[in-house]
Amino acid sequence: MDATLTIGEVARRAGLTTSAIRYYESIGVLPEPAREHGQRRYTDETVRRLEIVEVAKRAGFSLDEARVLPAGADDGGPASVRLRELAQRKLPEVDALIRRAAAMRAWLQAATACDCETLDVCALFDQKTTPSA
Amino acid sequence: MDATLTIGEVARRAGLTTSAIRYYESIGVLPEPAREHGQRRYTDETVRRLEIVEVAKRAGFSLDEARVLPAGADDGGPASVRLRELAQRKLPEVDALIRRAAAMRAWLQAATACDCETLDVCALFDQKTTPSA
DNA sequence: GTCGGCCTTCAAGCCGCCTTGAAGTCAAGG
DNA sequence: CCTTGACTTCAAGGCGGCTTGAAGGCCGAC
Repeated sequence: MDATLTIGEVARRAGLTTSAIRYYESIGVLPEPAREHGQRRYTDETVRRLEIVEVAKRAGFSLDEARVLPAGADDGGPASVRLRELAQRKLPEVDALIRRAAAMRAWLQAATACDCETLDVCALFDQKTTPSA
Repeated sequence: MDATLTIGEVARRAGLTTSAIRYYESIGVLPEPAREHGQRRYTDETVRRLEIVEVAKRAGFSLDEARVLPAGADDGGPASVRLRELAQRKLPEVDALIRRAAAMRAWLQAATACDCETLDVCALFDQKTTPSA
């Protein structure tokens, strides 16, 4: 096996563009791949890595944070330890996001019932009413 | 009254920087103010406007959207109508944000219990498990 | 041999929301 | 008179995550 894939094939399988993949490499999210005739050659493992990165991104991690994730168990202990740490650091952030979004929703809901002639006199725009920062 | 404020005083009262205020003017969020000796002079109304813009931003509106808000009842009907329209357009966006954040939270919560040796074999990183886009 | 298609590099551009910096003007105060 | 401090302008920079473009290389098919 070890089916060597071109960057185009990896892009197709991972649902990314080739330039995004090169970008990931440039910022260290992907390691430098082997080359043939100057062209990058990847394996299925790369596709899996990209899947992992995608899921991590959706879970709220930046590419910078995602970078440390998919590396083998070599540095910094087993993968699950790093994942748990990252997740625990991220949880309060997401909780804050949720609270903020809920406050935004409540405010918007109230705004759909606004009847003020001008916003200058609208209590919705007083500081206490504001969705918290 | 009509206490004319310098840009610095407005900035202090509104909790912004002077450059931010000039920027707001440049993109049309604030109208061009009167000038004395070449310097901008504002009234309390401007401070109120900035308050409104701040609240709108926190509620999820972009500066571009906030721009249309505080103008008087002159164009596009009374302020409350424009506000209600904006709020109704924004609500589904915020709902989507809330759903997404909840999915992220659930995923992260699960991740804090991950025990996999490598992430390659971790079901958390399979596409079905992913927090929806 | 030349065409199409894929690959390569490096640089620059884009989004929203400002910030930072350089260089200049103006009024008040010691 | 000179400094101090607040103001002015315009241009450029910075974040994150890429995209877009220019200019070129290499391979297989016709």
